[in-house]
Amino acid sequence: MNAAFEKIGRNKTSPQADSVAESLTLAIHQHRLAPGTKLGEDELAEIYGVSRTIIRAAIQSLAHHQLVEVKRNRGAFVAQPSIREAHEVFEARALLEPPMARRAADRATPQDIELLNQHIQEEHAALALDDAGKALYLSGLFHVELTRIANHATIASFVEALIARSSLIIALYWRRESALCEKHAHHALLDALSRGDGQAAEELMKSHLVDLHSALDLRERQKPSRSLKEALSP
Amino acid sequence: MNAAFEKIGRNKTSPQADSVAESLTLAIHQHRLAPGTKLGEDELAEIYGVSRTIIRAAIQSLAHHQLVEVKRNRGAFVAQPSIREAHEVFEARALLEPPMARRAADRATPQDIELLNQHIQEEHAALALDDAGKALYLSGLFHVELTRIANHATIASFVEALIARSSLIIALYWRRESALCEKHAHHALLDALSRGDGQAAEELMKSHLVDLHSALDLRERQKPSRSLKEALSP
DNA sequence: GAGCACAATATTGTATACAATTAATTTCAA
DNA sequence: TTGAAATTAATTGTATACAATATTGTGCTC
Repeated sequence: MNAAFEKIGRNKTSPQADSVAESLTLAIHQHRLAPGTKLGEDELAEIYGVSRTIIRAAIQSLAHHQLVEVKRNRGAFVAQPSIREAHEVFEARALLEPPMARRAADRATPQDIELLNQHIQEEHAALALDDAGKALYLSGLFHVELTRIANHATIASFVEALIARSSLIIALYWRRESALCEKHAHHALLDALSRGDGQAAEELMKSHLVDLHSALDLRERQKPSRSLKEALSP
Repeated sequence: MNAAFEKIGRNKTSPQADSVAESLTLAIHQHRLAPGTKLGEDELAEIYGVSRTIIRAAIQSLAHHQLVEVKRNRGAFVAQPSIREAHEVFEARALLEPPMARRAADRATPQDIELLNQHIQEEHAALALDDAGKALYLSGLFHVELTRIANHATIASFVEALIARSSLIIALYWRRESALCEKHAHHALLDALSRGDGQAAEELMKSHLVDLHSALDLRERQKPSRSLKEALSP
């Protein structure tokens, strides 16, 4: 079930590299790897018990998804999406996901509905345990699964990449005050899907994404993870 | 000017690997590398005068863009998008490019207009010389430049990947009969952009993409590149 | 003691050697 | 001659060794 992410869009060149990339992606999703964290090659090689060759392949994969930023001769760091990028990601999602929700509503089988229902249950359980990281991860997974039901691999891989980046954006810009908007959105979407109401699903997804976007604090400010020069000079 | 492609979305880990990837991408765009062509690592390493390490990095990059397909322990091959994938690519473009055209119309500077104009000139020149490969390449470049003007890096990288795949799709499924629809589409788009008419640009792009999509022969059939077993057994 | 140059260290970039897997060829038997 | 099995060849997958670069630490000079 953990392998749900990254099945789409990962090119299975090397099972080992894929495994490492998946593990790192999961860690980023669950906010265990904070934005800006350095990912040293030797360190990772030791942790995963593979050579740097494998690590480099995995990092290149993550870099392509823009989950890490590779600086030449400096190393790889967990990405820190800018405010600009945050807007872009949610604008892109607003273009892609609503049509996918409509398609999903047209195609969803009872098994699909059941799968999504389980996801919502787990999400609520995680929220009840105050495990915000896991809840957020599952919340993203809901969107990924929904896109998968839409059965459009090309757009699905885009959406998956966007949701992964969203996880980083949320880590940086989420404001805790607005945690309640999530409460019913996914449930309403699932309801529309089970009714096969594509129009409703599309509209619900659209407003859901607007809610998410506006639940971010994207005002310009000095981010704490900025360069030390900027942070300490004045 | 050849480097126009792949500046977006390529993660500059290694200049050499980037250079190789760019060269291969260009070759695919210009239909010098046909779908299905095997890309042997040693062969490429010799051609470019670098080690297989570099080649593998470049191939992984292309694989991520789905320009090549990597088969485990078999090697990399120039991708052969299926009919299904062809539909998906143009559906995705239909979702992303019209809004980008609108944005571009709102933001285009006189310099941008001039740049696009030059592209159209080159495209016409290539057509006049019957260099269909180059014309198609420049045609794709027009879309890339337009998206770049829209100043939305996230969607631009998606569009760029889609256009690259479109080049393969056109190589496989283009029907020569319908070559004229291209004639005025880009010019009309440029006109809308120069007027700053976002609404018109969006509509023009929408219908242009529909035209392109319908200029493909996407009927199911036995492709000649199928396995011999399938082709000759019945 | 402050500032700069130089050296030492650590980390990434690249090439190559070796292992593993797959495809092709040959050989042998029916 | 056909078929299959085994061996050989070729290609990819992985690890490691070496080279290049950036950072850090040290010592010298002013």
